[in-house]
Amino acid sequence: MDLFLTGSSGLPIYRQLFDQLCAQILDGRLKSGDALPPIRAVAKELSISVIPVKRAWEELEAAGFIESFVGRGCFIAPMSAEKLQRLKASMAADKLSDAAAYCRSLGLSLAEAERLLSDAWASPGE
Amino acid sequence: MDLFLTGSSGLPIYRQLFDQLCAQILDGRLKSGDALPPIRAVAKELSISVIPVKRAWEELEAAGFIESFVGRGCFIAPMSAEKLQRLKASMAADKLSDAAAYCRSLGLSLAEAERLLSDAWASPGE
Amino acid sequence: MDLFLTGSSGLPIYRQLFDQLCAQILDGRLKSGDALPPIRAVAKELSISVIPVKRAWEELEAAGFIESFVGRGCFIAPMSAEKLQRLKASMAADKLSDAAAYCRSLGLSLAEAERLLSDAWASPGE
Amino acid sequence: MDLFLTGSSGLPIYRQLFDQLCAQILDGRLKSGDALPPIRAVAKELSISVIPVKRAWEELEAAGFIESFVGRGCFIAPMSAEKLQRLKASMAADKLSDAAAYCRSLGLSLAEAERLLSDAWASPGE
DNA sequence: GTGGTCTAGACCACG
DNA sequence: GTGGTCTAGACCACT
Repeated sequence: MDLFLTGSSGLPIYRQLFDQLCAQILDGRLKSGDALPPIRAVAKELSISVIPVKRAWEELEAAGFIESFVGRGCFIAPMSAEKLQRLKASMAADKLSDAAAYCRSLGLSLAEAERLLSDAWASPGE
Repeated sequence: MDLFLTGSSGLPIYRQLFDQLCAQILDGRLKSGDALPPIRAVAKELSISVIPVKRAWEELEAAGFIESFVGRGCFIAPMSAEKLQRLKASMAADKLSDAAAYCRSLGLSLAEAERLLSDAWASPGE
Repeated sequence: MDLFLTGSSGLPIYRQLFDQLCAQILDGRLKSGDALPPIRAVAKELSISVIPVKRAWEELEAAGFIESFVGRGCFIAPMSAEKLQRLKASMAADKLSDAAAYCRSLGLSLAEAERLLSDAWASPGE
Repeated sequence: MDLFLTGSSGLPIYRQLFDQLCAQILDGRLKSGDALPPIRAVAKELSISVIPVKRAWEELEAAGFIESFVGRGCFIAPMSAEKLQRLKASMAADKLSDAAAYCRSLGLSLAEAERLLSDAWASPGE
């Protein structure tokens, strides 16, 4: 459970946790069936209240990433490799679709957008 | 003045107004020298208080998109075609850069991202 | 805001509130654009904490029934009469679909299920 | 013993087991006199503790669906075909009665509800 | 004033 | 032990 919090992002705690768990599931660090640590343990480890942890877990469950069982704990949801792949593609597609819509609304052409994308790819973090 | 508010974005009202005005200036619906409606009229039309409208106008002025003259109203700031073009490209680049970073973090290749982008371009609003 | 709580149903408070608001929107007692009372006022009126009220409102927003604006309040979401009608039909269809699946799994015929349905219709609360 | 657990229903484990056994008895997959697997085997297969399995078995016995004999195991209780039929009808009637009440509260007519029911019957799992 | 987030506790049913 | 719900406060940005 590699989790950390930063105050500089401006994102609420529960969102940071959601994003990190989400990333760890999508990139395979967490696999189907893996047990998550109890929310109280996570809260204690991060020195925060259980509320933001619980909220992050809730949203992960609503998104189909995890399953929770009262009295038993929370587990990474069963997911086939193809479904995982499809999920990754669809989340990336969502992001790119937003950006595409914005670029179109600005009157850019697809070619221009593609050039900007490959530029951004070449120089990340710029 | 095509303006609307939505609760689903989670963005504060002043930000939604800022974004929409910004987009209308960048895509040419609003041109240099065009007059903006009085903030009270906008507030009335949207059934909100003048506070968020005023704040949006202030931030647009701080960003150099509009100019305000006490007693005369607010106007789209003069901007050369090249500057407008550069602004558009830089804002589009920001969006695409975000999306690119996300896709990279998911392990996608540039080619895959470009395919998703052109797919999104072909079927907008999907 | 005709809301009440009962301990005898076994349902959590937030669920009772959700169901009641939902019903009032679907049957027209609450109309598009209507403002909801502040969550703190509802909590006070019902002598409960704001937590369950907020949760009910959150789920109503997630379901598309209401929209919330920070600093401004919550409002019944804009919804055309047809959309409302479609929503009602789809919620009823969900319930009936569950029941249908259950009856099928028990080996009942459609005719038998329809007879049971009309029996239940004739003698409600039995 | 086709048993599975899901976190998405929100139902406690013992309830899910109870419901599934119940359904298998009512639809004939399990017949009077059939032996149930030992609770420890079920617990192991599902990777859970024996506690919820034991509780499910207890409630099935209390409901008259199974009989347990210390040292010999548990068996589906003898039940006449008519009694089974009556049970099925009454459980189906309960489900349909719930759905009927909900549809009525939404202002639907019986005819509309019957149409939705037959639609759901025609396209299950949709 | 509003809703959004969070703290620091509590009690409950479930395992 | 676990997660689910709730209380009674708090601070924040926004209106």
